[in-house]
Amino acid sequence: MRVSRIQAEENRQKVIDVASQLFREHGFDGIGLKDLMKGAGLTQGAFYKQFASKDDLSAQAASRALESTLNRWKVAAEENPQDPLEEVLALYLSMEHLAKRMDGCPVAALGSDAARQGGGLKAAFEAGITEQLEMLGGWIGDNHRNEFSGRAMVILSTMVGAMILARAVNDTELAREFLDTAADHVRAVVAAKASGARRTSVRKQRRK
Amino acid sequence: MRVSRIQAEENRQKVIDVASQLFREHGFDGIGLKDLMKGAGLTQGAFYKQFASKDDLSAQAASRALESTLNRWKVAAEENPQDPLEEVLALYLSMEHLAKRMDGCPVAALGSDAARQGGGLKAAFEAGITEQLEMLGGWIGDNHRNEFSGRAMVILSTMVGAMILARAVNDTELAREFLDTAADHVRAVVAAKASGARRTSVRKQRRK
DNA sequence: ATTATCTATAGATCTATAGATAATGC
DNA sequence: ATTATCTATAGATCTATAGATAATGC
Repeated sequence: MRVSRIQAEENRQKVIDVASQLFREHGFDGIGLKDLMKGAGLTQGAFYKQFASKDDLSAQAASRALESTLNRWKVAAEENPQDPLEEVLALYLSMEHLAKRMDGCPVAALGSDAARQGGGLKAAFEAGITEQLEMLGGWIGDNHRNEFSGRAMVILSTMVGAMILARAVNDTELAREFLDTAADHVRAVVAAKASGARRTSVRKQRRK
Repeated sequence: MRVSRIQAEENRQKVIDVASQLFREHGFDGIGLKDLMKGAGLTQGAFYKQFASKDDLSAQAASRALESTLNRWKVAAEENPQDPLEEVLALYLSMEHLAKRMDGCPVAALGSDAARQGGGLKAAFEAGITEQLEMLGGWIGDNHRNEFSGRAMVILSTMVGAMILARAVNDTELAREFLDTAADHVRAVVAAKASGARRTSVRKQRRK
């Protein structure tokens, strides 16, 4: 029953990938180890050779989910180097993203849950979120060595909040309007840049 | 062991109140019926005479939490009728609100969870969220008979997103900056009103 | 007589561990 | 000899139900 080290590592990666999707779909408390391992084609007994605990997997899966989302942002940005933010707004604030929670942004899918988890998981979220801020800040020309862009923080807050609100209601039309008004607003915020609005910024913490 | 009808109704209300707090603290899947009933001074066996299922209680508790939050907004608004939004911004985008999830806004505490729940719970959220939109719209002078204010939607999205992001990270200073930049931004959005920004609005759905 | 709450329990599921198995890696 | 995975299980907990109890409400 033993497999090669290479296969074992592939299995481990598969578990993390599957967990990153199933946690986004069902929440950290909404799916058990048995089903997570089954999703990777393994049984529950193999779990503890690969991970220290469910919390350990949660943190690694969150990290993987954020990494995957940042990659999608990068790919979308490369499609339109003139206006990368517009690509990400169209991707993020869409009804497709609303419907596909499993492959979508983990901050929107698990943000409220993260507040209830331990420091390890929050560290994974923090790392992903600061990368999102740097990416957004770069696109709007707000990046500086020791500060996060205040506008990037506002843009991310608006995007995350709009998606969570849109998903929390039954009314599809209301949901769509949360997404559309958020996108229009972000465009307006960025367009207003040239008109010399007060720049806010935040000193970066614990940067490598 | 039987109690009077009045006492039974008081018990039922107490269970809803306690659940509205404990769900915000631990999530819908993070606390069981035994502990919920214990919080109200009862045993688990009494639950099904009062509620049809855990989902039933979840929806009622969410409704109660939203009602309670809207009441806090109203009380804060009355303290400063000249600028009610400023009172709510100070209340909502504060480190005190961040720390007291149990008594805070259920959209921030349970927004991501709501997406995974049934239509009954989402209906409770939708009703509370539309009331929040009407309140915000009224304060910024944007209320109309058949539309929600687009700016109210953006303001709510920004508030909710900022709080969820702030709670998802370990770094207290970063958290504070999410809240502060959001508050400053909302103030700027409202101040820009006079300067004739394009008004967006959304037709109200299924209004009574 | 009715019924709100209690204790007790069914049956499922949860996280985590133990020991067996069978293939790898030396 | 080591070890990745398997089956099996411990012990706790989950939602929901059943039947007993004791007070209310008629």
